Amino acid sequence: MKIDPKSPADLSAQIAAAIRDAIVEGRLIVDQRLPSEAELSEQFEVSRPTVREALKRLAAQSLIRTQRGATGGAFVNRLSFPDAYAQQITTSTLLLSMNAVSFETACEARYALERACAPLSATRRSADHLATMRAEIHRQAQPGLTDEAFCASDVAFHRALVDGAGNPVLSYQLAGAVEAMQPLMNMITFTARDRARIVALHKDIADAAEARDGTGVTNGLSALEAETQSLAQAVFAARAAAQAPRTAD
Amino acid sequence: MKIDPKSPADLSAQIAAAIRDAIVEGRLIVDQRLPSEAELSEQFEVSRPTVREALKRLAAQSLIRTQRGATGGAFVNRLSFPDAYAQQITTSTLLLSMNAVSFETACEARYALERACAPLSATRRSADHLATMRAEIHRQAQPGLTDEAFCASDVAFHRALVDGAGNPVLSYQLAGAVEAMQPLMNMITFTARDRARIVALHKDIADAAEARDGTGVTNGLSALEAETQSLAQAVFAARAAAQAPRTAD
DNA sequence: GGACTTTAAATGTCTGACATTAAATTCGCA
DNA sequence: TGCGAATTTAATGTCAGACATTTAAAGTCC
Repeated sequence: MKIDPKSPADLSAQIAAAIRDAIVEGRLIVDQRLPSEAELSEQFEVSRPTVREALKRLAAQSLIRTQRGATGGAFVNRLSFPDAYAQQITTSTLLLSMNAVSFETACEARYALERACAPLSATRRSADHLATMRAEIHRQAQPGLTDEAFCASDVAFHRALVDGAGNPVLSYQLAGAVEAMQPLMNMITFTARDRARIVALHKDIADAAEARDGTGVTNGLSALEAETQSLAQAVFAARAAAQAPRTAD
Repeated sequence: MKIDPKSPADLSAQIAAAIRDAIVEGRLIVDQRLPSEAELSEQFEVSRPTVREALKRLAAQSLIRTQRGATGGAFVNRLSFPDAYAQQITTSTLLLSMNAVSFETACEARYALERACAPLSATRRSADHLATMRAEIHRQAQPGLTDEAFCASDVAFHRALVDGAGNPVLSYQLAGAVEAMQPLMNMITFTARDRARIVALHKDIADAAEARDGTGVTNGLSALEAETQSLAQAVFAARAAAQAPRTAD
């Protein structure tokens, strides 16, 4: 592992990249201990703070973990599914909020991906997954629920549907799509009538899942997508009209 | 923004979390300049190296960028789609390589997600996307191609299919699924006969895309998944037999 | 032999300094 | 007055050395 001291990039970035490559390429394996900071600073011919900055970069990506004490040090971390979920959600949320992605585009992507899980979930979902879906539908029908709580319950419903597919890789991929939509969904204010329609569609999906009817779940998701899109359009149109009422003169 | 000096967590991790929250919650907006390292170290009552470690953590996630010079400093970074792609691919690759995810599970997830793009891509794909797919099919049919090059071309083919959907959020989500599979695919050695079958299936998919036949693309992907799964099973079975021939005694 | 103490090795943090970069300012000159 | 070159300045990048803290292992005493 070598670095180029004349490169324009930060030394810490170069060192982090060198170690990251070693991990990705399998030269450093899970739970293996890296050399101590002092040894790394000798090896790369840089100071200890520079090495530390490099290690913090890797720690931020959950690639390593550090442990203090006599037998401590930096260890190659097994990237767990929950860690990966969290990164996925953060990245997706920022991507949507920072790039002026239209609600339409995000919504389309989200439902397209979720439909990918529908046939698998209908076949494999456990009684537990179905019970979670039913419980969330029940919660969503309660009158006093805040918009935020309604959206959170919506996310939980869809999570159960996705997890029902029994494929952790799929669940990981969908985490970003489903959870990152929540801030966008929160922007829509749900009236009682809107909620009732959504709950009814959720019930259709749960019924199809109970009957192990993959096509039914897929169609239910499509209907929900259409409902969500038209709802969002109505809200955005109303907002535009309220903000610029003079254009009608 | 405050931190707790008595918390067991690293100060740099706490500071990074505080700033990250400010960005995610919109209190710091894109291209806004953060206080200088000296000011941050005063504000959080820590030393400059500690602040720097926190900033490097954020830089590793592409949340900030730094600029040297008189008007330099740390700026909130707009997370670009290419940045997000790269993170997605790294995370997905590590997740698969470190968690003993079976080929079957990864393959199922990948094709399920890709089928989600099929109808959209069939409808919206440009002539360019189709041309890329045709070009890659042509490349894949050439005899002298190494396994690595064949797999890379395979990835390029599927990328074109996914990008054809014209939804950047979908492309971003699929980046991990498609690209992270490549190392796993590379583990399979393709014989001439295997390649011919795969190329034929690719051609079916391209034909369906040309005819704007979404169902055809979907079915083509399902056929390709079945082919890939049976191919992998054969390879793994052969390997197991070669490694443990005594078990037949 | 078990409980306690000591030791050592590692990360976590701080101080202060210097190097480097790049924009803003100043100065000199036409 | 206007413009280009030199200077200043403010920021990050890097370094050296020190001390604090944590943790496990080695050693010691009863």
